[in-house]
Amino acid sequence: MARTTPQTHGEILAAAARRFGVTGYRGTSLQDIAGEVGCSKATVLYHFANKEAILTELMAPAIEVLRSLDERIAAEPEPASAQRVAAEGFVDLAVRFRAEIALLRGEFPALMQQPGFAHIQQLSERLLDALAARSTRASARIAAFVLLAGVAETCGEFADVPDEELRDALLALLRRALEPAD
Amino acid sequence: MARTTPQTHGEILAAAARRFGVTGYRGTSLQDIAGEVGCSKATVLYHFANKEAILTELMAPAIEVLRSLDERIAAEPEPASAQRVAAEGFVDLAVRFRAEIALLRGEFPALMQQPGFAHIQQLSERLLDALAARSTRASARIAAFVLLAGVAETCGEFADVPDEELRDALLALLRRALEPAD
DNA sequence: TCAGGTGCTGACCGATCGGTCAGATTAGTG
DNA sequence: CACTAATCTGACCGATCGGTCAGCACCTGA
Repeated sequence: MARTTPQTHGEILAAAARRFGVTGYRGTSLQDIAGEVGCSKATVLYHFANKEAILTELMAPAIEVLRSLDERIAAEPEPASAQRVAAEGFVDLAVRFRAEIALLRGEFPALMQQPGFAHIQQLSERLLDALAARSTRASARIAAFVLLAGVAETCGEFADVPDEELRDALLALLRRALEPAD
Repeated sequence: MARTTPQTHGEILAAAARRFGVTGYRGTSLQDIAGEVGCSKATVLYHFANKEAILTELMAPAIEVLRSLDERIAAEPEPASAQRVAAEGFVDLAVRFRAEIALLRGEFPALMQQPGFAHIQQLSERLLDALAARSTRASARIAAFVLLAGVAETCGEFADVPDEELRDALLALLRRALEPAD
């Protein structure tokens, strides 16, 4: 029905984002997405090579920002300054892409083990290292992990809180919660 | 093979815990569990009504402790003392049952929407409220959410850190990270 | 007018899921 | 021995999954 024109690609992407946000990646079937768009499942797979390709395209901008943050962190010589850059950069990223992060809905660990997402695992580990001020103390790494996982899990909730207020709250939390460099 | 005797029930439970811990609840099939035990899938379903029943029995002790913590929190008249009881109780619970919590592997949100786990959602919300020192300020609730989700996500990792060290690190983090009562 | 490309679809595929069921095997009891 | 009840299993079920494919309708340009 209705001449859809080639904007279908974008419609599928938007519909997938909506569905992933509600039922998660694994919990959303291609049929679900097709139903939301109003096309057939075959049409979805005409525009995207497979299901993972939809998620990849959806997450691409956020991943690119994460990658550039990783570079900025690596360029910092001092643990203390790297920690600051990591905290500010991560909170900024989490707030800016909170919709995208939310749609992972806790499936982050499972997705990381999948090929094509393996390099993100490395980025996360380096981010963790920077947040722990490159310390090997267990307490420092534990605190960094709690905050990393917690912020990622949180930013999707509180959809009613404006970006700036959310960013300020998260940044204030990280500042008082992270252990300072040795 | 091998006369298994009625200890099979416990073996299935242990195997399920191991598998859930690796691939998560949804990512583990009854066939996987049966394979780990060395019995047939039908045997698993002879000992348990269905897949959810395995998870329920596995989580029962942790849920019972959470329920009793909820009562202790509710009995505290002051927000400040309720916050302290909530923080200490939650960290203690997270560390004691870290294996059980780990096997949820971020599927917590999805599981909560399932009947039979709905009441845990309420317990979590009341715990969040106490950690936020019953404040309605967005920053307080955001901090409480980050720490709640973060600790839950964290305690499964760091399996090599002893209970006491993990508990001390988490408690110290919560003490400096939570906003004090108004 | 017609050939060819684009967008799209219904029908279908093999795999896997949770779950059922009739029946085989075993252990205990009289 | 016979009988019963508990334990266990292979075969099977319907549903759903991601993905494939031949072909239909439409548009465009030669």
